[in-house]
Amino acid sequence: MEMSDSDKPLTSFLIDDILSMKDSARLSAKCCSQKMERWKEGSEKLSEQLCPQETAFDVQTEPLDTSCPSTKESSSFSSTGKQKRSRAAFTHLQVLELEKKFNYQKYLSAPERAHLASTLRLTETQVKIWFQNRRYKTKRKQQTSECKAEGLGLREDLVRSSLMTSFCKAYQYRPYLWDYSGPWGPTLW
DNA sequence: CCTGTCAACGTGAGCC
DNA sequence: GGCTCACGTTGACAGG
Repeated sequence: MEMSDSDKPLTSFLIDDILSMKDSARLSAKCCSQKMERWKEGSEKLSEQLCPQETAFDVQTEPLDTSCPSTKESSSFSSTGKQKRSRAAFTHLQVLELEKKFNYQKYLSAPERAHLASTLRLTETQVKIWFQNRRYKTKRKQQTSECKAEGLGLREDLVRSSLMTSFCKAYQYRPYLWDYSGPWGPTLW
């Protein structure tokens, strides 16, 4: 019995992520434990702040942790007078919520993006870019795992994933045509 | 110092 | 023309 992506809890995605990264030659065991620590920290914070019966996106009472200085834009200047390019590091909680949403749906409509951005105290652009980067990252990861799977006789999975990819591509500019609320994951209106 | 990660940015394309 | 997309690159940052 195969579990669909939408049925999987977030923790299983993170664990999948960790395990797949563990498989890759680039990741050391130390990195894995760091990732586990990150996940643990994030879920602890999340459980402190969110009611277990509700999704984070419906909770308006308690603001998410945005006091972390790492998310603040730095406006320092280099010695040449040029403004330094800043790279905000999102908090664990913000990443956790973004991942959660991403695992639920890969594309956001404008209102959904605005809602998520305000919930996480991020800009809409940050959310948009994060989803773009996340999709690209997922695709690259899938491609590298497909390369590894080539010699392992996983043809059926390859056909299924390529069909899904082409189908998603066909509807890439109609994210609002997807209904993610059904029990079977994304379906087309 | 080197390397990996990742948010931000640039580019070209499709859609309305 | 403005928007979003995929894709590739840049630059800040952290760890070894």
